[in-house]
Amino acid sequence: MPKVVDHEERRRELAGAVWRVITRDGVAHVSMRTVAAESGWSSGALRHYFATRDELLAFACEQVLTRVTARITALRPQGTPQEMVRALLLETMPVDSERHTEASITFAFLALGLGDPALAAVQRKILIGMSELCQNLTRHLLPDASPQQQLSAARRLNAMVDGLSVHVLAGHLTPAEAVAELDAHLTTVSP
Amino acid sequence: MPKVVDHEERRRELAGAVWRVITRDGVAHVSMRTVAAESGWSSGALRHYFATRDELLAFACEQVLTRVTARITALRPQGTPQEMVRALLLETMPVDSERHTEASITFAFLALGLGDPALAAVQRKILIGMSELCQNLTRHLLPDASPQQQLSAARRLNAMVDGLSVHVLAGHLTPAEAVAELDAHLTTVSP
DNA sequence: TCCTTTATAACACGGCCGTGCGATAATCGG
DNA sequence: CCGATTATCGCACGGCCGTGTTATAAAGGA
Repeated sequence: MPKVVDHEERRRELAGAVWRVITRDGVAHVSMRTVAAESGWSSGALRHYFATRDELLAFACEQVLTRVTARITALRPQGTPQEMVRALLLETMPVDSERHTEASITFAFLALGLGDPALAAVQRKILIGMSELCQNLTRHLLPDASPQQQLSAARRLNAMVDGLSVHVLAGHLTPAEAVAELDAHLTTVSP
Repeated sequence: MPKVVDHEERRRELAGAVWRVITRDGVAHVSMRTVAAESGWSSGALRHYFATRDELLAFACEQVLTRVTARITALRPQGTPQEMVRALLLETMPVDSERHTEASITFAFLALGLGDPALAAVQRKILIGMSELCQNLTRHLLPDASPQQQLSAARRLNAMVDGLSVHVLAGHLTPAEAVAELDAHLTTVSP
């Protein structure tokens, strides 16, 4: 057997290069060449792990979902339900540098997926994951409410989190202001 | 004097071609050539009215802002404050085909502006306009609240509207569901 | 009528893109 | 040691891009 490398590990490394290019120059500057240069590999080597640009982008986006869900499932329940909900949602919002990067990538893909059916599948995964998370959280926040009320509250919570995140990404809110408004919303949901 | 055309009118016509390209193929497919083909003019003619691609994109985006603000200022006050707030906000949300187009363009530019300082200026105009609108609305909804409470409610309303709009654009909510959640949120703001 | 100004067209250049392809290096079973 | 397999490299092709330049048509004032 010849020299063999861990394909998944290498793909994760290359996805990291995609993230750096996106956060530095924007998603429009992501190309096989720029990512190859950013990663330090040749474009031919890059093509061994990602046959097309779309495949590269889709993997880089799914990797964000993987990381966020890993962080969320690693969180141990502690504190009141409200505190727990807050901690979980903050894992998805651009409150620090690392999460800012993840959120900006997610947002960039969301916009990209509006016009590209190939990326819309990944986009859909992320939206559904976030939506189900919100529904689970609302069930804990409002255990005595009707399913319709829970679903409505979950949808509004989901929209609020995404809206606040977008405003932080656009520099229109500071992370602290967004967290404060998340807290304010949570108190209106479950006093 | 030679043959003369109304430059502003022609620019608006060309911005329409930009919109059609964006809604059909996504903002990534907008180029001087594709817009020229969509509009029926030559790329040389296009360049008479927009020297660069960035200028074309920025104008097309500002045109959305112009149209939405024109519709909003044309609205005559009627009904309760809650009904008026609802009517104003619905002008900015993707509740029908025309508004869906406008919202998807705004959203595409929002994502584009994250990595492009030249477009960030237009993006900022839109965000500030929307933010000031929400602050005015909250002042009417909560006339007796403190300025801090009004500002907080305005920020949450702004985030809620944008979050719901994004979810509609992504196909994750229907327009009717988004409107229902907007109404639900408004009742929690001002019972 | 002609001339100046504007509008429109058409093309050329250099650059970046995705991607296909062949050459070379590295590695391990035989 | 050798050959088979994998990894890596670098180039080349065609295509689309933005943009600059030049030529042609149109149109109204002199």
